Amino acid sequence: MADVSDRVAEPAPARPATPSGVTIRDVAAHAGVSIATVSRVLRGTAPVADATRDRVMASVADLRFTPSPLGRALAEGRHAANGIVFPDLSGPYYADVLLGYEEEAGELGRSVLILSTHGRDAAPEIMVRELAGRVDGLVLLGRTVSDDVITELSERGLPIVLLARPAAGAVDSVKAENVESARALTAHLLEHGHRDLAFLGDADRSPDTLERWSGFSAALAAAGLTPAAVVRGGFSEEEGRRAAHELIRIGLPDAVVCANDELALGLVAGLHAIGVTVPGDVAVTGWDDVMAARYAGLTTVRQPMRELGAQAARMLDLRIRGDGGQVRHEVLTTELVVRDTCGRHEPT
Amino acid sequence: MADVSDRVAEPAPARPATPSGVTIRDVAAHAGVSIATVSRVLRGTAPVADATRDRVMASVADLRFTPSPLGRALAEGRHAANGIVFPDLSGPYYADVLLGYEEEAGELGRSVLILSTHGRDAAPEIMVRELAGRVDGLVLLGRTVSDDVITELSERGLPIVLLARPAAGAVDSVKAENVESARALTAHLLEHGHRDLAFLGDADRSPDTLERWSGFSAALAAAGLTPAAVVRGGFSEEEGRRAAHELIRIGLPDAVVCANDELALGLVAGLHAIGVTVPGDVAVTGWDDVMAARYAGLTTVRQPMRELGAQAARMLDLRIRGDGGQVRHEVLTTELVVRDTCGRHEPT
DNA sequence: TTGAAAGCGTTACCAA
DNA sequence: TTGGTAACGCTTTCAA
Repeated sequence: MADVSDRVAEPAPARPATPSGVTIRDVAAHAGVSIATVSRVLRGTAPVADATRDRVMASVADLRFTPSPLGRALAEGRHAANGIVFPDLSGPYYADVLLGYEEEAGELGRSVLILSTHGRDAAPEIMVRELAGRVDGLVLLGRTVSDDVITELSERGLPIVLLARPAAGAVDSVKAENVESARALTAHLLEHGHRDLAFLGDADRSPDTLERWSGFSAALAAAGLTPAAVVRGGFSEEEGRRAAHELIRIGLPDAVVCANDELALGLVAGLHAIGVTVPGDVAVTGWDDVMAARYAGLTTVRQPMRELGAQAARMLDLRIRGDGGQVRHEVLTTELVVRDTCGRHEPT
Repeated sequence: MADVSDRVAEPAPARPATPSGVTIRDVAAHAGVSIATVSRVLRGTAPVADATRDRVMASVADLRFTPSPLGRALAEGRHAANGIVFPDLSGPYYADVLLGYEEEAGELGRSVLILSTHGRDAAPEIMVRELAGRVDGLVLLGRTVSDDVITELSERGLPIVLLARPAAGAVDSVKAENVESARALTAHLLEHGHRDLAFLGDADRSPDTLERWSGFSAALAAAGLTPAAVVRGGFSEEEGRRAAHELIRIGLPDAVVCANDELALGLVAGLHAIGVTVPGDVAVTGWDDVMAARYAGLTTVRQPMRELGAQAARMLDLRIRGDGGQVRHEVLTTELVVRDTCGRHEPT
């Protein structure tokens, strides 16, 4: 392992760890009591004479004392903070998951640390380990860390919840249903009469995508059809736009099932630019039901992104509080949202 | 001030503050040296015999030792962590700002703590003060904390950068230009021949909105026209949809300038639902240029959301490193994005 | 080149 | 009802 100090921030001029510079000792002196008494007053952990309490509270107010979370954490052996690790932070999906998580964690009185491993560091492991030292528990999304690290951290007693990621070790997890939804989506396309279906997305990059591909190809296989895969490395609109050209090159299928909405939206835009109509010439579907999907009339599968984050926060909190129950694997349900891009529907 | 302990998380079973439970003392014992030497090896802060270093590094690897950020922070008087405070976390705007911020802060080797004051706590001040104790610097968005608190924290030596918020105290700030852009946007609507213009949004809730309203009404005043304001409490599509009915009630104007894209998008949807066409019957404009705006053909003003976050991270980092230079107020430029909802354009 | 020890800001135990 | 003090994990003098 490389020198751990590598990742330490640049030297900064030393400042007191408390923003105020006011410590419990100052309050004690100001109130004419011992620091133990101040602590007792603040925490309400033992009886204190009314007069004493009043004096202490007055000093606290006078000095605008805020106890250092650092001192507390060190003394108590806990941080009152949770972490969440994303593979990447861009796109509405992650934003919504984070929103749900922060909201719930905040509600539970815990600070939230976020980390995006991005592509920026060859060794996300180190960043995650560092983060692990700052929190009481961790939520891990997608392919951010190896199973080994998860198992190790978990065995060392750090509560962990996996989000949108296959189980690893004896660790809780939450995810949205994928296989059945992909099957249903594909079945819907089949009902439209589409027969030559392609899948756009990279199953290696995301566990969710892998499952969607599974459901997709299973549905086709069941219908005696052969699935075609168009592998693209990313999840962006830009990737979708590029895929438009690739599809032209390899021959336009009847329909394209995309791994997420942004790919789908980009694909539709790219096809339009070339003069291909959707759903006239090709049907296209997405996944997630992001805001733009509604305005683009995209047929997609809605997954409860905020709820994923919130649920992860709750499960993590339970473990942090010492719940030693069975390992839980939650699967949230999704919903097929039929709009315009999958093909013409008979007016009912 | 209320008992500070109020906001402490629920009691959790004490765990060692280091996830591993492995401390510098274990490493020292394992390597047969003093903890001082281990520290020196890890930090590279003083010469150590090669043989000794090797032994220590071997022990570090064997024991999978990761130094506790807590211990470090306490001893060094700095956290290697930054905080960012949002009024709310929902919507693409905040998500993108956060993305830019996290990316840049991570690049600079700092952990990121986020806090959304939301509506959930009557006293965001306390939450912010608590957060202040965990970080080396803070970015504050919009109306999250009072000027008093900002000034106080800043005077106590905590570096602060204000984002999308009017200056307060001797503190750096970043924002996107609003007044001129709103003027230009309004001028464009005037060129379309629209004369009866309304503004949708609540200037009291956001400094940005206030400035947009200023530019809007100034442009109208300059043309001898009277601006109409439709005040709505939020920034959501739902609010926009509700505003559609309100506009019908008070009489449809020629055009509606909305404080952000979501309001505008919701308004357009709401109007369509009632049978009012956009831009046929009414023109509508947004602000931000979120993804959905592109697919909805919304005329809007693009502001560099990611760059706002990134710039704030950089300015904060400078201060944390001890830059004592002049207070800076950065204003990033925006761009008028003309699409379909502002009215028909002659084909060129 | 190394070790001992004094902090950093809390909490909590043990006496008084 | 209070005060003294030993932790907690680390960094950094000061000596050797």
